[in-house]
Amino acid sequence: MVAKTMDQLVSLCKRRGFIFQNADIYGGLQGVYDYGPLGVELKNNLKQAWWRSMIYERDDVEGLDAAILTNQKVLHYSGHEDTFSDPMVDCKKCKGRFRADHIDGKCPNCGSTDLTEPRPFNLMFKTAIGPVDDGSSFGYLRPETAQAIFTQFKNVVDSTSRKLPFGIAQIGKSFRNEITPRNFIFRVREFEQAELEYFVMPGEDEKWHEYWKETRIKWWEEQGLKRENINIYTTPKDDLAHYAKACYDIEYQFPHGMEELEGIANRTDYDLGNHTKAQDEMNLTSHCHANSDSTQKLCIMDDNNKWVVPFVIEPSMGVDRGVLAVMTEAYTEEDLGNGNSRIVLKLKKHLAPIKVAVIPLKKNNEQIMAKCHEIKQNLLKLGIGRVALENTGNIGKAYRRHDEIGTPLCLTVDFETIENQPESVTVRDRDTMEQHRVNIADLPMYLRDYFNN
RNA sequence: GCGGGUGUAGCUCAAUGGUAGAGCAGAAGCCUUCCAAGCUUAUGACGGGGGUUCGAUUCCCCUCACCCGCUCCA
Repeated sequence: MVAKTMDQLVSLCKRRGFIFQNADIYGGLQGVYDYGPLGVELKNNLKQAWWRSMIYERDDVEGLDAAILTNQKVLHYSGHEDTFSDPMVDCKKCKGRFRADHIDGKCPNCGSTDLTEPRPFNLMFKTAIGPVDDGSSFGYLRPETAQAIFTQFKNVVDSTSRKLPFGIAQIGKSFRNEITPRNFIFRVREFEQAELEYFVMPGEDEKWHEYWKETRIKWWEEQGLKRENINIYTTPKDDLAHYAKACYDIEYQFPHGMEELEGIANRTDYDLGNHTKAQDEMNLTSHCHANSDSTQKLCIMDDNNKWVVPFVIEPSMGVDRGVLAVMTEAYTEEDLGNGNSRIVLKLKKHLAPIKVAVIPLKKNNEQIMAKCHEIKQNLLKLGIGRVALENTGNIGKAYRRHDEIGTPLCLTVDFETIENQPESVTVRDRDTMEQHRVNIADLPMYLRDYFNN
């Protein structure tokens, strides 16, 4: 395996249709990317794996799909309006930029007092709601999916009869007006999060924090990331986000460095406390905004008929970062000898955009092509995912192409298929390049076995 | 947003103050073709705008995007 760079990944992503720059034909839009034909499959597969592990395989988590447009009050009481909207000043001498409330008229870098006026620097996207854009009616694009989980907490509890501990999971887009989008899809302005808010009894939070750290590391390994490329970073107290008591970062060795892939935060009772009414009766441990607008008590009854505001453990994954991580890990360049080499995307098979490619040995042979179509249609019924009919007409190129996009299996229809009985095809393995013949009648069983373990 | 760098076909690169070449990929076709074979055909670019100039891809300015630092955290 050779060193992989971000450039190699970006090139592959564009060449093969995984990820494109948004508005490419107009010069792009900073920090915004689009997922192409293969990228959308890969991303969906990753999200599906997450959803499956969080909800289907557990008995204590419910799903949610909330709106992106967010009531201003939600982000007022959540603390985002305060912390995501910082007045900044620039030092005219050394060009440094600092939060106005962190310095007292003097540049902490060079000591100069020649500073610009504080300018608002809003990290949230604000948008007019309704036909009149006079500033009187606006909302935000959510800066995190988490808030809707908190604001819908009562509705979910009431409709599902949940008791602690339990969680609410959500996957969806979030938006942050990042100062500097950078590193391909790593830091972007429109991104997708997969978040679980796991509600626990106060006092049990630290135990669950550890539990989720271990659970999530294991999941990432199941997505193909090697443990040696994963680092667990414990955020120092001083650097914690406004809502967190403690935080682990699952970091991954990206091409540009060891950086955060997922944050696992102990959000305490800060969020439900902020959004609940009757805060005085809730024995909150967090410093919350006094809330005069909420109409619901965001708490549950404990065994002693006392109101308890649960603590929250939040594993929050960047879906786009996950896509980048699994691609980084999977990208492999192999020397085949004799000056030949190939690029192979060694994705876990459940993540592969295309599960099986059906390839004609010779595309201008009607019988072979007809058989390819027939096989493809039959394999689709297995529900194993996307089956593609490859039509490049050159068998070697087809194999290389599918190596590069990570297709685990290639089925080739050759002259033996149409001339001999029983009908058979060759099955080629992406990683070993080995192939063997399988009778067409046995394919359903063969493929189910292959993709189900 | 600041400082530095970059910007030529889908990808990787080349050349040039006189309107650009290649390899690979992609499209159509031929071929009983199993690891990027060959042949034929058609297609394709100077990020965008302005300026200097007889003429700009080349020089200058602005802008957009990307990369490296500051910052940020999914």
